[in-house]
Amino acid sequence: MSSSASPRRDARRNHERLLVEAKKLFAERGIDAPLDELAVRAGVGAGTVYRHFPNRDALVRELYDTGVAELQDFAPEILGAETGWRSVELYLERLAAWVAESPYLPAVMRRVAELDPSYRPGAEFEEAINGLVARAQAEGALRDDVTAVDLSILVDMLGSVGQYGGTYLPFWRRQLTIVLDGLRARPDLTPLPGVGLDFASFHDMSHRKTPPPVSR
Amino acid sequence: MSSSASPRRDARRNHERLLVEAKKLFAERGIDAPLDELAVRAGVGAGTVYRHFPNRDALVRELYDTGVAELQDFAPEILGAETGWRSVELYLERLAAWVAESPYLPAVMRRVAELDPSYRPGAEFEEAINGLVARAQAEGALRDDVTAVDLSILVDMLGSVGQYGGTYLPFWRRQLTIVLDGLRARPDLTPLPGVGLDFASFHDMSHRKTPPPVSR
DNA sequence: ATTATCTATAGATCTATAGATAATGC
DNA sequence: ATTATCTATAGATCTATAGATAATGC
Repeated sequence: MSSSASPRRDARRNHERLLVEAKKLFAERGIDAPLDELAVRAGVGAGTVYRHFPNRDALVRELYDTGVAELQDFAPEILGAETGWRSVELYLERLAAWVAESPYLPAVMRRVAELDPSYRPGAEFEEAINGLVARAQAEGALRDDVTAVDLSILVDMLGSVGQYGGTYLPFWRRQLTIVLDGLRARPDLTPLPGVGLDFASFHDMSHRKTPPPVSR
Repeated sequence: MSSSASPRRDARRNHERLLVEAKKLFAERGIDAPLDELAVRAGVGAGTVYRHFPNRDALVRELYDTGVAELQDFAPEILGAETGWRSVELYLERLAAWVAESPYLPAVMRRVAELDPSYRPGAEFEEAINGLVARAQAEGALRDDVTAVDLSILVDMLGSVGQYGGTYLPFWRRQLTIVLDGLRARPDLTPLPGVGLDFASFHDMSHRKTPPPVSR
């Protein structure tokens, strides 16, 4: 048996370096930045990049998997909060902070969705998030017309400040506060327009191919 | 005098086509998509692209200027609203819709900011937006601790759904409604954390070079 | 002995220009 | 006559691999 034994120490170290530098590189120069630049930044020969990742997509997929693994770590704190409302606060705060500090993530997510539209690893969390929303609404703390999908979109929006570079970073919490104030159940809220989606239909919708033509 | 006379008819048409196709191409494939692909899509020889735009940056700059020109059109409706609060609503709705429908915009804005950090064409609107915020606050309709910069960031956030492709498009108005509910003056709001910036310091801040290193 | 790294390079892709050909408008 | 377009291509950049050299661990 030669496969699957733990890799050599230098290989493990280089793999780690490549991932770290890929995050920085993709954040700065976009997800199609040249891989030989990655080799230089990681202090590694060009061939080594391709030994670890046969092509760009393989690297992107691994960054994606790394991201999903990080997500797992948030679950206990968010789901274990004392109240449903506190769970909602933590969900928005922790995840938006994570997205904002990982500016390479949105592009990686989109690329993986293109490569493999059926891949849906968030699925394991969906039930829990639905439960968290229901709980906060049952408490009378969260507005009734909002769905778990709406919260996910808010996370993406709040985290999008990461695209503008690190100096924005401390400031998005003001917007978070505004959003949370808008999420509280109140007698005089404006009803949300359109249809609240569940995760399944949201996934279907957001993985259709190209945007419809704008004009013609 | 040979310069500055109106260009030939076919040239004008090709220029227009190139801009239209560049928007689509950059939206789909990113702002560094190959320019010969642009030539193909616009139904034009590769050389023609370079006659109209000596390099990629020139094209990006023109897309930027086009965008700023489009912005002008929104001013009368937004600033002429009956109440300050209505102006705030229109400001968020019209600009976020515009950003969401122009997915190439955020990358173009960032690229131009890198190319020429001092260029700040939004300046002419800043005074008006500050006035609009002050007016809505004086009415007692808009929460007191929010600034015009906060609203601009909210526009970028709401518009960021455009990055995910056209199928998201009809849905961001739910998030807009949540945001507007969070912006209304109310006795029980959570005070916004951190410091409210004015446009000048925001510009300085967001145009510093690279994000600070995350770790080392 | 095995596994990984590095250097060198072939082939593909992309940018930008030169020069020959075609369209426009005074 | 002037201005623009297209085709062809030189040079630069990027991807991916082959083969020679070095590091690791049983």
